[in-house]
Formats: sequence, structure tokens, C-alpha cells
Amino acid sequence: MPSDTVEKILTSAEKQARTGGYNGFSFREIAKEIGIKSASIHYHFPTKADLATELTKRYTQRFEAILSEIGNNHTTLHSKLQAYANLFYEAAKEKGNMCLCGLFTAEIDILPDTVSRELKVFFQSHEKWLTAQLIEHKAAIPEGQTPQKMALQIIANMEGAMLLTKAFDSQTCFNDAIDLSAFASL
Amino acid sequence: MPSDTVEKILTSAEKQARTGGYNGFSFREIAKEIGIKSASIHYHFPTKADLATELTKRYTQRFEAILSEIGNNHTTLHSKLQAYANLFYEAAKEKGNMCLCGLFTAEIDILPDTVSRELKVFFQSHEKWLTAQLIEHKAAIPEGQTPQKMALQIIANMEGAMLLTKAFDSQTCFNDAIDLSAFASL
DNA sequence: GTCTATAATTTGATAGAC
DNA sequence: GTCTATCAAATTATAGAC
Repeated sequence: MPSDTVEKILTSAEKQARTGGYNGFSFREIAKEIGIKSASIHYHFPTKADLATELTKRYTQRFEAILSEIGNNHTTLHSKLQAYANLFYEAAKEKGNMCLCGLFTAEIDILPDTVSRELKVFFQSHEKWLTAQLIEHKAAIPEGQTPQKMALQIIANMEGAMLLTKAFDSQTCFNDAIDLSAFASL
Repeated sequence: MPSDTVEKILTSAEKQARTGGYNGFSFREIAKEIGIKSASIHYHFPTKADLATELTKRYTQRFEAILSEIGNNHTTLHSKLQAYANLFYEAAKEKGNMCLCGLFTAEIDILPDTVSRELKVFFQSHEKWLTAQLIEHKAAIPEGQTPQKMALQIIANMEGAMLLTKAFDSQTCFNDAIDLSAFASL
């Protein structure tokens, strides 16, 4: 049962981390934003590694909950993948919002081990979900492809599209960079 | 005509920036690595913004030179795109090497304007080159697609694949996440 | 061009009062 | 749980000697 303060800390930290990465958020900046002192944050999260780890876990869990929901509320594969893409699109639309795990992964070599482990969980979770959907809906697997590879291609497409949205500072860019046409008939 | 020291500075800075982003490289760390004092770096690059801007320009120009080369030395579209993908693959293979412009773009909101402008140049340059290749080789443009959109999809695929390579810490992951099969016959 | 020395700021973190 | 006070370290940057 996370307290109100913990929730505020995580929300503020996530916003900053998704803008500037691991070195882009600080105890002092979070404290300033939510109106407490930085020492108080250390009471809830002893070290920055603790905070970043919790941040990543929370982000992953939020995605997993929605993936499960999409699995239940959509009937066709194409509709599921559109809903999946829309998750990233909604984040990209708001100015300054990169995928937390995408940004953290780009700088994974300088992150605490507890964070990098969670990053793998995030992407494995997505890979597993996408693979299961492709199999369930009997997607055609072209020569040289596997459901796992196709899942990775979809994830790469999402993360890359978010990046280009930021590069060109254009929301329409996200949809232009996404291609789900291979699943249009399922 | 860049001096030897300037070259060393840029090489060291790029390595660090591609690992930890804009806040992941510092004058002192660069100085330590190449055996000079941090004050000497300020002689060549007055501010960190100056250094980062030059870093990004140099990275972009290196890519542009190779893209031009690929255009001349390959005959088929598929071969050109494979060579293009191989550019990113070679970088991803070496541990700790994300695309400089990919990482910088993820944190574009905290970067100096002179850097973010150069990041747009990088991606526009790639988009332009890819679009030209698709048109030159008369690639089939499916319903709802344009050469520009397909170019963006290819770029997104590359950047996303580099990210997944880091996430899973697996070189084979890059090729799994890349799909150029739509151009196999050209 | 490179150095020493140093300023000004920010950072993660701790001790102890309340 | 939150505060004040403080520390040690790292950061970008500048002045001036050589």
C-alpha cells in the first residue's frame, strides 16, 4: 500500500527520468516539485538505485496490466496490435515523454544492476505477450521468421517510432514509422 | 584540419556519450582518459554544448560519407539496405555502443538547442537517403504507404534493434529484430 | 596549447532534532 | 515522516602563469 508521498515521488521521478534519463532526475528536483525536502525522499528510497529500481518495476507492471487487458478486450490480432501501438503513441504524444525503459536501456551500462535486471523483465514481458498473440491468432510466419523474431521486430518498431517522434518533434511521425500492415487480415 | 588532441577528445567523448548520454560524459573523465587536464579541453571546446554539438556533427558526417559509399558500391536495394543495417549492427556488436544520435534524441529535451538541431539533421539525412534508394530501385509501395513512411519505418527498426541488443545483451538479437524481407527481390 | 588553482553549483547521502 | 544542517564528491567553467 504505497503512501501518498511515495506515489508523488514516483510520479515526479518518472516524468524527469523519461526526459533526461538516469542522470536527468535528482532527489532535490523531485523534492522541489512535490514540496518536501530531499532528505525526506531518502526515508522512502534510501538510495537513488532503490528509487530507479522501483520506478522501473512500476512502469513494467503498469504495462503488463494493460497488456492483459488488451488481450481480453480485443478480438482480432490487428486490433490488439493497434491497441498496443497506441500505448506507446499516447506516451509519445505528450511532449517530452520517451519510454522510460527505452531511455534507461540506452544507458544501461551506467545503471545499477538492480535496474538493468528490471529492464530485461520489461522487454521479455513484451516479447512473451506479443509472441503469444501471434501464435494464438495463427499469424502467418514467413520463411526465415519465427513468432519470437516477429515480436522483437514489433517492439523495435515501437521504440524506434518513439525516438523519431522526438527527433522530428511531430506526432504524426509515430504512425508513419509504424507498420502493422502484415497483420491487417487477422 | 582537426589537431591530434581534438581528435582524441572527440573519440573519448563519443565513447562515453554513447554509453551514458549527455550527462554521461564529462571534461574531467575525458581529460583523464587521454592524459591531459580538463582545462585544456576548454581551450578546444569552450563549453560542453560546443563539444556535444561537434560530436553530433562529426557522427552525422561519418554516416553520410558511408551512405554515399553504399550508394555507389552496391547494385541492388536489398544489398544496400543490408549494408545500411550492418552499419548499426557493427556499432551494436561492440559492447556499450548505442547510436549516439539515438541516445541523444531520447534525452533531446534537456540538450542545448545547437545539439537538438543537429539531431534532426542526422535523421533527415537518413530519411532522405533511404527514400531516394527506394524510389531509385522502384520498390513496390503498398496501399497506404509512401517511400517516406517506409524510410521512417526502416530507421525506427534500426534504432529499436540497437536498443533491444542492449536490453537482452545479445548480438543475435539485432538481426532477429531487423526485417528487410519486403525488399528481398530488389 | 597546456598547466595550476580555484570558483560556483549540483549531486547523493547521513546525523540528529522534532 | 519530515525537517535542518551538513558533508564529500563531482560538475562546468574561468583566470592567469608558462
